[in-house]
Amino acid sequence: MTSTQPENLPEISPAEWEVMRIVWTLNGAQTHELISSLQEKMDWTESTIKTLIRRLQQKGYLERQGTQRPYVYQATITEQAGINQQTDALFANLCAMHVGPTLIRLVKNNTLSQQDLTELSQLIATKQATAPAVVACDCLADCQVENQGECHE
Amino acid sequence: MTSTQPENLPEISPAEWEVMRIVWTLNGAQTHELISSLQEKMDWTESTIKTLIRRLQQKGYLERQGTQRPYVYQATITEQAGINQQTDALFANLCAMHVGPTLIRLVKNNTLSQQDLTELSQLIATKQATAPAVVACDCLADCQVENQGECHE
DNA sequence: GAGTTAAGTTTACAATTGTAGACTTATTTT
DNA sequence: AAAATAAGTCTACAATTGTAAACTTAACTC
Repeated sequence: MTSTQPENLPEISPAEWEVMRIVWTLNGAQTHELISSLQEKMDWTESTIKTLIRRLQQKGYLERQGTQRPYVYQATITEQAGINQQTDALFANLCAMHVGPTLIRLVKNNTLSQQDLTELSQLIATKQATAPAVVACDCLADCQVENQGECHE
Repeated sequence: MTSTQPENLPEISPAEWEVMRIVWTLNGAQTHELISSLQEKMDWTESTIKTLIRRLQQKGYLERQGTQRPYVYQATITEQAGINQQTDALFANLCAMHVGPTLIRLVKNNTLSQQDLTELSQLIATKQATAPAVVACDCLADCQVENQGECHE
């Protein structure tokens, strides 16, 4: 797996993530926009949202534009970079043997565009040339050596 | 997305996840196995590992087998169910528009077996019949209605 | 069966996160 | 300019998580 920690910023927590989504979607947002958008979805007070904005600034994911008071908060990383950070953190801790079935399941359960599917399909064709017959479990340090991928039995 | 919260157990934390991986891999494990396996990988004391075992029991993810003292701890959910829980929790909070690129990236960066690729490829073929031209962003409640998927510009 | 060791339990404490009130400082409105 | 409002800062507090010491109990060894 390729690791994607942009710099070494601390991670974005779930609640903070909701704030980032709005900022990304609106391409920057003011406090009142964040408050109204988020309150449609989450049962949060203004105060809670302000705290999340502040923490995201402290963590380095949001920064203010301009010097005049209704500041616009902008994201310091792209949405895709943020998503990569989250997914990589998760996949780095999954048993290699289970990654395939997991990706299959995700493809199955999510709506993908025609173009996504076309790209995927080409990618898969490419990978088939060099793919191994099986992917061994990598959960235990000594699994490969001792069991030749036969743990999980 | 299909939601996969087995019952309504609280989530497995990252540190706890490492314990579960070993239990799943060994199909149940005793304390000393957990301690030795985990200490090869993580810089944890015995005590820390015992705490994680206990919390996993409390959360309902581990249970003890037998009544005699070297208990064997068994997982109450399968590894794939655990993985589904984690991935679903993550994907439920990603912008729908970014799911495609994200899955493409994951397929690109991970090793999949021949069989995984074949399954994926069939699945994709099936999906192509009904896939939409584009997947709109769903980050804002009113995004669909107002912007017809034209947020994120 | 006394001592050693492994297992299990109790308690603890700091960091992070979710949640939010209260207070201060600008900005806008009349 | 005074009042009202919005924005921003400070402080707080409970829950969860990472981390671990200390203590108790059962099991194994000689």
